[in-house]
Amino acid sequence: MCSRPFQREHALTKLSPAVALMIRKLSRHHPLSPEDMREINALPFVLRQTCSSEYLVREGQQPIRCAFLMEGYAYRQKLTSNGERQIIAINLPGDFLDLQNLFLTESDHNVQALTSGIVVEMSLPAMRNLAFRRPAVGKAFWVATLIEASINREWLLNVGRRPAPERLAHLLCEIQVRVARTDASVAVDYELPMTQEQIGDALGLTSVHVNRVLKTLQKQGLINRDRRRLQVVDWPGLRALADFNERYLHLQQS
Amino acid sequence: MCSRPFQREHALTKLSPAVALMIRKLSRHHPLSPEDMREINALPFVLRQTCSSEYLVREGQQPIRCAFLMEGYAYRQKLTSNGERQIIAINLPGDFLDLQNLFLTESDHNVQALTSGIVVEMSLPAMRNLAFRRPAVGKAFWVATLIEASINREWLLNVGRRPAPERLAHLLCEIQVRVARTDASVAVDYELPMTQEQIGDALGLTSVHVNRVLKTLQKQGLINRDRRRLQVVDWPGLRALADFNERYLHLQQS
DNA sequence: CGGATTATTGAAAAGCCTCAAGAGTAGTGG
DNA sequence: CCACTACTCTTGAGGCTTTTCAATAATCCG
Repeated sequence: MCSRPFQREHALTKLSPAVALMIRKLSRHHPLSPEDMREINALPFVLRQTCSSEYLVREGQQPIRCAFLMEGYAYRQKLTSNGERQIIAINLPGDFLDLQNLFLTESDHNVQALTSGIVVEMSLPAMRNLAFRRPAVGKAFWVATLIEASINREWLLNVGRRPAPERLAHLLCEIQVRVARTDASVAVDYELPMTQEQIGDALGLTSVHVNRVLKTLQKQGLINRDRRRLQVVDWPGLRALADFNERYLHLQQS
Repeated sequence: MCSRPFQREHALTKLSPAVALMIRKLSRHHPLSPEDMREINALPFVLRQTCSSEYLVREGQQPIRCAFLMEGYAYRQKLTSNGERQIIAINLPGDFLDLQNLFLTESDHNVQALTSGIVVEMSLPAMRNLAFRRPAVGKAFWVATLIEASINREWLLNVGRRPAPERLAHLLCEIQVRVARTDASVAVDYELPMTQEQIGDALGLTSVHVNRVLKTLQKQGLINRDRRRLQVVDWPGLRALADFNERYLHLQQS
């Protein structure tokens, strides 16, 4: 049921919430003119409901569609041949899921839905075209991929060089900041819809160790937990432990 | 002496080796027309000799120039606040060093010369401009950054999920393939101009452990070493150990 | 040649993992 | 609404990989 498109909208309709979110997001990356926005709105698209853990992009696939995440969370992921998984990135509503493939012929990683949600699917060739017909839109796309690449670099530093407690604290800081940015209602208390195994896969740790470290952070009075709900009790403390510096998020451009 | 430009060339000169390399590289990313090439050749640039370990880009800096690596190796790097270093990427001749900053206002990582070499420095605004005036060139730039991002994702998998011997073997495979691609004279025997500490920083390991694992790989008959010279003795074996699959290098586009 | 960096080796410790079992939680169908 | 099942979380014990510390040997460079 998840994979059936349930709504189709066209150019002349008034701005749908999906397009509104996309335009809001892109214009934070780069200023857009009314004409740019009109062209974005003119892109044919399909809204689709997604199930939790559904594959949205598969490694090796030839990219045809470009998905934009409207509701729910997703993550990028790669597997070793003996089945170990590394989560490469977390995507929030307002993120494009396929800009990595905009000019590559083959996808090099998987994208999976973390929760159920809604994606907007557009034609990749149409977006390629738009990226050069409307340079401002192209620059906004470009900025989006550059910011994701920057986050990737920080993750590599995190996984390669920080011990487990710092590493986990850093992930929690990043998600806190990024979630708060898309959803102003979030202050210090937010839902982290990841299992401890998924957290481990994002950090290069086992779920068992994540469990122990989470408990340690809680004992230190940095966070509180209730199921998947996470509350940052001591933001300066968590930040300091994590050695967190939001420069890499390029917030003024996102 | 390193940082003094030693040559300046202009539009109407015949193709310099620097521009020739750049055009060769870009046209593997995306086909270029003669007009595209003419415009690339018209970009004003400065050739500059670099010293080993010289900083080419600094985190926090506002990017102004865009450097293209013509000779020698470089690496991208980030530091934690207590001085631990993670090497994020290795750059070979033919790589652009600042495309990450093409549309961002602040650099989020450092780039350092690994060996002495030569960089071509161009104006970043001129390149931004060219990227949209000549779409084919823009696509080629874009592909270059996408491939670097893909390599980054593989590194995250490598560092997060593979044990030290596999991890080191994977790095050796990647460098072998990439070096052989820029320099056909390289078969199985190549110079790896990294100290064991730098290898460790690229892999999230200590130099001591890199030393021990290198010795193990040698004992297993996978590689041979003489100083910094590295010879792959058993390529299929090394590849198998590393779980190496070159898909992520997007070779047909690089 | 001399000084600095890099490589090598050993011993001990730390951090994280594996294995395993039990408790909690969520979703499903009767 | 309850019971059943499948996940997910939690905890302990023991082991393995990797690190730390330290000292010596080799190499590079001016």
